[in-house]
Amino acid sequence: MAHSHSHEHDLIDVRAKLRGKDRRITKPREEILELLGKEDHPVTAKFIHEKLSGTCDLVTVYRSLKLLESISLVKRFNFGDNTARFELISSTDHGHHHHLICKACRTVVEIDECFDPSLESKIAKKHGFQNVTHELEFFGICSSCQAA
Amino acid sequence: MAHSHSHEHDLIDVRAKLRGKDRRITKPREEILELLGKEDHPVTAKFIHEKLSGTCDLVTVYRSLKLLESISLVKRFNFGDNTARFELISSTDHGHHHHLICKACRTVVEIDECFDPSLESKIAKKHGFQNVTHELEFFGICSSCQAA
DNA sequence: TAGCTTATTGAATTAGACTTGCAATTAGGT
DNA sequence: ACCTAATTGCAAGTCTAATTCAATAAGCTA
Repeated sequence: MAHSHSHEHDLIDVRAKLRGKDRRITKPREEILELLGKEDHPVTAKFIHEKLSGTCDLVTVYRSLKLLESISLVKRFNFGDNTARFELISSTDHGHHHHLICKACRTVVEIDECFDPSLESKIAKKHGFQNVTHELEFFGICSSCQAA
Repeated sequence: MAHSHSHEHDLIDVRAKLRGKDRRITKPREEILELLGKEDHPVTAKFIHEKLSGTCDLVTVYRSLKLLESISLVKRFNFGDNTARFELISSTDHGHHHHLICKACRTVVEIDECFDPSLESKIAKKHGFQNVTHELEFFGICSSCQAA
C-alpha cells in the first residue's frame, strides 16, 4: 500500500514535468523510473534493458532515458568507458553529486562532498561564461583491489 | 634550426620513455607528437588523422594515441560527447588541468585552477581508496553565444 | 652496410553504443 | 468508444574504437 502510494506520488511528479509538452506516461517510462528508483548507482541503458527483460526494446530505453534527462528526472554520468550511465535525480541534491570509481573492479561509491562553489563562479567570471556547471568523478583503487 | 634542435630533444624524451619496452619510434608516432605539440587544446583522433592527411591510417592514430597515453606522454580527456580527445602532457602541470567548454559552440578554454587537494585525500581516506585522481571539466555558455 | 628479428602498419572486418525511418500501436483527451 | 498524435518495435544505419593478419620497417648485430 505504502509503495503504491509513493508510486502514485511519483507519477504526479512525472505528469507535472510532462504537462503541456504533448508527452505521455507510458509503461516503459514508468518501468525505467521504477527501476532507477531501486538502484543506488548510475546504470547503463543495456543494464536497464536486461533488468526489464523483454518488456520493451533497447531502443525505447535509449529514447526514454533521453526524454527523462531532458525533463530533469534523470541525470547522465560519464565514467570514461564510452558508456552513458543514468541515475534518478533525487530531490535532496538535485542530481548534483559525484562518484569514486575503482579503476580495477569498477565499484562505485557515491560522493556527497564537492569543492567550494566560489571556484566555479571565479572561473565563470574570469572567462565570461554563464550557467557554468561541472562534471567531476574520482578514480582510484578500492581496498579490496589493493589487497589482490 | 632551433626547431629541429628542440625536436631532437623531444625525441630523446620519447626514446627514454620507450627504452627497454621493445617499442619503436615510428614516423606516425613522431608526426602525432609533433602535431599535438602545436595544438593548445585536446583534439580527437579523427582530427589528427585529417591533419596528417593520408600519411597514416586512422587505426594507426588510435593505436599510437593509446600507446602514447600508456607511457604518459599524452593525456586523454572526455568532454561528454562520446569522443576521446588527446593533449600532450606538459612538463609544467604533468597533464593535470581542466577545461571550460561552451555547451553551444564547443569552444574550449584551458583552466589552471583546481580545488584544494585535501578534498581528494579526504575522500580517498574515507573510503579506503588509494592512488585517487579525478577528472573535472566545466561546462557553460561563452560570451559570444550569450549574445547570439 | 647488409641481414635479421620482431614491433608496427594498413586494410578489411568486427564490436559496441547509440540513432533514425517508418509502419503499427497506444496514450489520453473528447 | 473514438480519434489524433505521441510512442514503440524492428530494421538498418552511424560513429568511435578494437581486432585480425599479411606486409612493412625499426633498430639491433655482425
